[in-house]
Amino acid sequence: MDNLTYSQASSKTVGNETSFNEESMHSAAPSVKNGARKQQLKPHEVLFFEGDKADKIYEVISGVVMLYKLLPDGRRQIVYIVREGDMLGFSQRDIFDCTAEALTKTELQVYEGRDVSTSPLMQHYINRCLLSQMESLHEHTVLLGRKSAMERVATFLMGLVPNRGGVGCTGPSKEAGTDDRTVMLSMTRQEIADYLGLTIETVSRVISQMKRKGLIKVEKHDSIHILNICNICQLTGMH
Amino acid sequence: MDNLTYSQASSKTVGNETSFNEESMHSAAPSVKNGARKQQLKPHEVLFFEGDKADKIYEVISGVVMLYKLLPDGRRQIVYIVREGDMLGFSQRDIFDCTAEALTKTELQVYEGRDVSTSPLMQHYINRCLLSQMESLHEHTVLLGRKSAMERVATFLMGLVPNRGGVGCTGPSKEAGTDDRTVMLSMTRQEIADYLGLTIETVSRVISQMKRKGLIKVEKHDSIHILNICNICQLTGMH
DNA sequence: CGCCACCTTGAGTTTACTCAAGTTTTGTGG
DNA sequence: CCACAAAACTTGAGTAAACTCAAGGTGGCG
Repeated sequence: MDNLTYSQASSKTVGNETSFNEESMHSAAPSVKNGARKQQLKPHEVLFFEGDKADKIYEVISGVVMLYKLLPDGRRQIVYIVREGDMLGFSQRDIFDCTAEALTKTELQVYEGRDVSTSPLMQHYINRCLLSQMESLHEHTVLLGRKSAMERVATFLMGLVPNRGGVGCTGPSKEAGTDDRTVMLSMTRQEIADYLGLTIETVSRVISQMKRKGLIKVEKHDSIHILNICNICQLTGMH
Repeated sequence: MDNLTYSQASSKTVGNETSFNEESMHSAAPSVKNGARKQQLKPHEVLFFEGDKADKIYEVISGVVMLYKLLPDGRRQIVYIVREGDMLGFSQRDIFDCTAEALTKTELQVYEGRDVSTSPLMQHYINRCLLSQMESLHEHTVLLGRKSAMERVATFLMGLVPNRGGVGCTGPSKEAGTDDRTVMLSMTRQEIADYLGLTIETVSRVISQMKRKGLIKVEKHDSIHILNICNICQLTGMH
């Protein structure tokens, strides 16, 4: 039964409620339990393509998945990053509107469409995820429409620091002398660029600029040590 | 009972299903029926502000409402345009994440939060709206992140032409000699700019450029005659 | 008829982009 | 463990798209 439980420490994007899985242990329709199965993805493995028939939805148990759309000339926009506890695969039509590709090694819980539609509990958990995703998309819309390159990268970094910069920002700990943190990007510069609506060179230049100003230390490209979280937060354009 | 019915010809963003109202006539929980009431908005009247307590949701019966967010320095981004048949006021937290302001004279159906949470039918209709809005937001994310000014304005105009340019584009009628249409913007240049992530001057220049190329005719600023819809569609970056 | 809000256009600037070269890191095989 | 190749990243120089600032035009309404 371990395929129906996982850590409750889910991404902030899904709020404080326990995951659907945890609830389902007690009360989900049998059909959901029977249909429940796991799936693994290797880094950069595609889960589904835009236009594929949408008959399943997925919950990320561990790892990170991106949703992106392509324009015919090859321009790519990553529209959402799906983290632990969050879901993907929703569709109002019968086909997926985005491609889903793993950024890291990923473990998913798979739900069949027919099971989803017959489970009120599932509907409710999906609803929570949708509302949370909606708010994130609104925030990201502001980033893409109105923020400078520096503000975009700063906002991106703050998004990797739990409980800071967002709606429930706790601010720097009063007593603690330090306010630092190391974050894993789990994205290449190109992927960050495609998420932030920039080019790879601009992302690189902004990160270098932050490095030169002594705001961050870059460790092996994929890991960034933020020396003072508040300083980065000041650069997001939201303060 | 006319407050529970309206035209089924709702915006494409909400798909082909009948509206919640139509269903609710037959089977919604009494509490919803009792709580149901209408509300009018004048152009540019604010329905709610970002940060207000979120305890109601609304369905647009007629008119157009925009959702926007402001940065502290005054930059504005319109994140969504709510049209007839669509809903607004969803929130995962207890406060609204956007400000809602009428673009035109608007009529709304108001639902109390407690009624919503006890009505499965309502939940279902809300879910439909959420999925539809999500897809629109994904599309808009591509626009903001990757499209040129000309592509953005062309995409915006195509969004005002029903059944064209989007997922279910029917293409130009085979037999018809013309493929034209007049669309009402119901937004100022400044509002269009804040929606498309541009400045008012850039929007104005792009519209002038389209006018000079003979693609459109501008009638009284608020109304645009598209002479050949396919020509505009070609400019969206999606073909 | 005149005012006010909104829109358009021009000139100059800036930010981010493109193109190109060089550097660092990672992964693979000896 | 090292050498090499491939992938990813950084940096520089020049360019272009969109922005800012400023002035003038248009249209709706009292």
